Amino acid sequence: MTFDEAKDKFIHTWGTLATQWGINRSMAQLHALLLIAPQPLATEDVMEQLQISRGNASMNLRDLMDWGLIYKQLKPGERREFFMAEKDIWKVARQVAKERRRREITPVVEVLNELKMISTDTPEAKEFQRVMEGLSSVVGFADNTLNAVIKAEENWLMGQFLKVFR
Amino acid sequence: MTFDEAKDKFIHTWGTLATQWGINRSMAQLHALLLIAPQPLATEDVMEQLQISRGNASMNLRDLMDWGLIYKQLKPGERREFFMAEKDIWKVARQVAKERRRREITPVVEVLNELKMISTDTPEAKEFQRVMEGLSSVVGFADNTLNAVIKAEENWLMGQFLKVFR
DNA sequence: TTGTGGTTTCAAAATATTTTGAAAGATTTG
DNA sequence: CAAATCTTTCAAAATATTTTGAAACCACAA
Repeated sequence: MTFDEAKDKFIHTWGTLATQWGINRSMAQLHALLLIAPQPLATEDVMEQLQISRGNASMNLRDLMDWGLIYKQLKPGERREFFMAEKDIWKVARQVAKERRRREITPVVEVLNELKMISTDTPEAKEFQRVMEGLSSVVGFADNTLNAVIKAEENWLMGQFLKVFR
Repeated sequence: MTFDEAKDKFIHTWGTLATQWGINRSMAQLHALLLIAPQPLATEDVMEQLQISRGNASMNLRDLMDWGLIYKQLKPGERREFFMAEKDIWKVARQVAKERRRREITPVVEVLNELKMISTDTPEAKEFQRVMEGLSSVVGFADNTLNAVIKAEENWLMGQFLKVFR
């Protein structure tokens, strides 16, 4: 496989995976492209390489910045803006974990806590409460796992631990 | 909050969360409904309660069975099929972990391994390989975590461990 | 101030996904 | 076997999401 083939395959694969995770293809491909770019790229570059429109590029670059996954870079003497991805992949993972926790886990925890407190006078209500409690524990686990990623500066301890379960 | 309000809120919340995870709303709501139903439900019941069409119900019930999250139940003397959800939430979590691992992680691991082996004669290629290696380790972590969930019959050990990171 | 080179916005178009519902397919019963 | 009852399928309709591209905007230089 040539380097260009590998590059295409990576960008494509990353885009496909992302859609299964509720992230749109352009954003994922943009991220993939910047991840493997040795130099910061200008908007024109990414439009060119991914064959997407200016608006699309602009919006998704902004979203990626909101996620803390890429940065703007200004080159002295250059008017245009350049973009570079955060290359420390564990930092990327922490960032994603942090955002997903904030956007998805936290609100659900709140709703579950609210719903757990319903009175249990009928069989339906009793069942309902049981399910809510079970879900709380699973969501709590997910929350802890994300926190582990977020907090872990070094990951060897976690690595060691997880071997236990293999 | 009355029980009915709580029920609606749960079904609605679950549906919203699911879409962020690439699962469609009907499927999520069906699952939510069956999770909190004390008795198995017939197709008509779910159509009625969620206000969805027969075809929609049929397809998504089938998908939920493929995921191993619900079961068909035959009642003696009844011609129709009834559906009940797996109520052991940790079993549900294990099932979801298993499926997502199979459908998402495993293929990516394979692609990454393939892409890691590219020759590193240019700076671009060198950078590319670095990124692939980093991603491999992150994806490997995700894989291990899912495995931990899949393998863990009891979760106290994991619970204890994860406290370390709090 | 105006012109130039860039970025952002957003309504409309394109595309993708989900849902519907009617027809075809099963399976049980008389 | 035919009728009754229920399930599945799938093309078309509805809906939701993504992408486009032209206009508005912005910052700087002349």
